[in-house]
Amino acid sequence: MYSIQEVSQKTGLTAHTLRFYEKEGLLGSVERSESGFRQYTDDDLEVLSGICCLKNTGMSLREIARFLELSREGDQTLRQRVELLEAHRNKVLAQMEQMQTHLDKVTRKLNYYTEKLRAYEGPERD
Amino acid sequence: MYSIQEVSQKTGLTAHTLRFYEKEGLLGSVERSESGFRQYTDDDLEVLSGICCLKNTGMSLREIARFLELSREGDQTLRQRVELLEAHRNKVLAQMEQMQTHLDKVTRKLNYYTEKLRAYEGPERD
DNA sequence: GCTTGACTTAGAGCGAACTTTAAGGTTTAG
DNA sequence: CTAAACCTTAAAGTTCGCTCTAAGTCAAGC
Repeated sequence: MYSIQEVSQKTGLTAHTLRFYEKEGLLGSVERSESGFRQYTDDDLEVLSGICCLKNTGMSLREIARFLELSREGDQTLRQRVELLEAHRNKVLAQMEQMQTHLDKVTRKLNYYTEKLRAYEGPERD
Repeated sequence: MYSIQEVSQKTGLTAHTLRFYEKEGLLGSVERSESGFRQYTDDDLEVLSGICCLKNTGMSLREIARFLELSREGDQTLRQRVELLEAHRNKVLAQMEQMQTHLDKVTRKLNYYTEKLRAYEGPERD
């Protein structure tokens, strides 16, 4: 059982963010102490790690919430989850390809400017 | 000379967005007809294409505005612009590497689920 | 027992990048 | 001449993902 501060340190998310995620339905219900303090379990930590993993690849909190909702429904949603993950993965792959294309453009732009800079600064060396 | 609608079609940006970009200082000042309508030049289109290029690699509008401001100042800012673009390019490259790492995690997650799905659905085939 | 600091809530605020609205002027086809 | 389509502005609204505030409760050290 971990306090919100401990979980904050373990996950790198602020306590504010952890409460926010819970409010948004990403964590189901977190256990509470007698006095109402949140008590995170190792399972919660696992889920949080999954959240970060999906978030880091650009999945929206809404989609993550949907995915975790399905997880809580048990094994009969496995197929849906696999499909969701596959769709997400393909989206990310496509995005990365796009990104590469755009980056190539930036690189060409950069080369153009570098050349122009040489032409501009070069004469001073004479 | 192009109307805002024509430019919207050519760039894929809405007329609203084009006005918004101008207001945010991304386009300097666009020429106007007698009656006050915007008249975009081919130069403007070039600049817009550059904006999209930078935006597509995740540069913020603020940074793009800064870059274009430097462009308008002429050749003495070439070095600064090259440095800006290089910094941006490195940031994007780092991001893409990060993305790949995170995506690998998603892929492993997906494989795990696919396996679990096979185990869950498999028995039904017997 | 009291202070300090961590916890609780609901709700307001923020920055980015638009997007929409309101209220009006212009152009053009019939 | 008028209606429809397109233009203008300033400013308010939206979505996302937090982030912060206020006002109060609880726990631990001295």
